[in-house]
Amino acid sequence: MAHAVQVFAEYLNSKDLRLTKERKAVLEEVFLHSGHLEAEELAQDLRKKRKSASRATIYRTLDLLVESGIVRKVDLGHGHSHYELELDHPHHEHMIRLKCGKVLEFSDKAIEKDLNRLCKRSGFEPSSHRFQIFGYCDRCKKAEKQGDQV
Amino acid sequence: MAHAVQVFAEYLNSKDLRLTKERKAVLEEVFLHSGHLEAEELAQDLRKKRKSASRATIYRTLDLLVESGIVRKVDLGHGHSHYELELDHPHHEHMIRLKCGKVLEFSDKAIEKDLNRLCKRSGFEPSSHRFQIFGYCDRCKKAEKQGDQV
DNA sequence: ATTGAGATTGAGATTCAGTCTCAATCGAGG
DNA sequence: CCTCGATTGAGACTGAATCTCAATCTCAAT
Repeated sequence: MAHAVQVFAEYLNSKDLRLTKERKAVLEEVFLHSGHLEAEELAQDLRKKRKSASRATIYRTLDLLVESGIVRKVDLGHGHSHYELELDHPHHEHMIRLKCGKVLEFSDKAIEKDLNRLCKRSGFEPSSHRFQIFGYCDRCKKAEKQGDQV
Repeated sequence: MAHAVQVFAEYLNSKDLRLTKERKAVLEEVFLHSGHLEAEELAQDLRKKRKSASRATIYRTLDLLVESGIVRKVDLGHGHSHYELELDHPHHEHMIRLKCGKVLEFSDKAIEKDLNRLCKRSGFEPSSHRFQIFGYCDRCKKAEKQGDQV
């Protein structure tokens, strides 16, 4: 966290921008959510703490956090963006549970290799990729059979 | 095409729905676009041919086409949906060129295997997945260097 | 302390894709 | 030709995200 604040401060500085209390509050809030969070969630939680920032500021700050490499914008197939920490949290893929909504992270050397092989073969220079698997975990499967909610 | 019309007619029939001229027009238009198309494009092209259908009808029909297995809804990272033919067009992944916008399709046995292995290992039952690689093709890379448009 | 340039903010308007509503219309079967 | 459910389209609506712009803040130079 302290590290992230410093990284952010430096990034802002390099762009002649300021580390305002709103920006700091957004960064802190991102840290409190361990997993993947949505802008709207963040707004609500800030509001609860009377540290609210406007929607515009939240989106603007999230963009800055992405640019500075602290936060990653991810698509979990919900039609809007989620954000997750990027610092000390290397690239990975997502398994998305369709019933309970939980998201599992994974990464796999074999897949990375396949990817590079494929790109080389077709003369394509990859700059980023995403791999998402949608499905059901054991518990969800059971619940599914019983028609339960999880 | 003839095949698709029949598949669609049968699907509609099974649901006590009708193959109206609007629905037929949408299906035909999907066939004319060989690649990936957006709802808005489709609307425009229909309008040009004086075969227009309202936005509501277009979206409703695309949903029906997806349900009947004729069309697949795909996410190419543009923040809105694209559609592609599914009939006689097996599952594949997408390489998306960030400069010229073209989309390359590929599929790979090794990746499928990795996926199954990973899912098995974590007790996850996959129902669908998507794998997207964003990057630059050879031509785009060159143009990039020269600061040209492609 | 004062000032001014530029950064920052927030309220609200706007955009954009997609969905919903509902009254008018269509069409197949009796 | 009537009826009833399916269908359509205009336009209202939604939700995420962006934009606008006037008011405010901050820092550095006076």
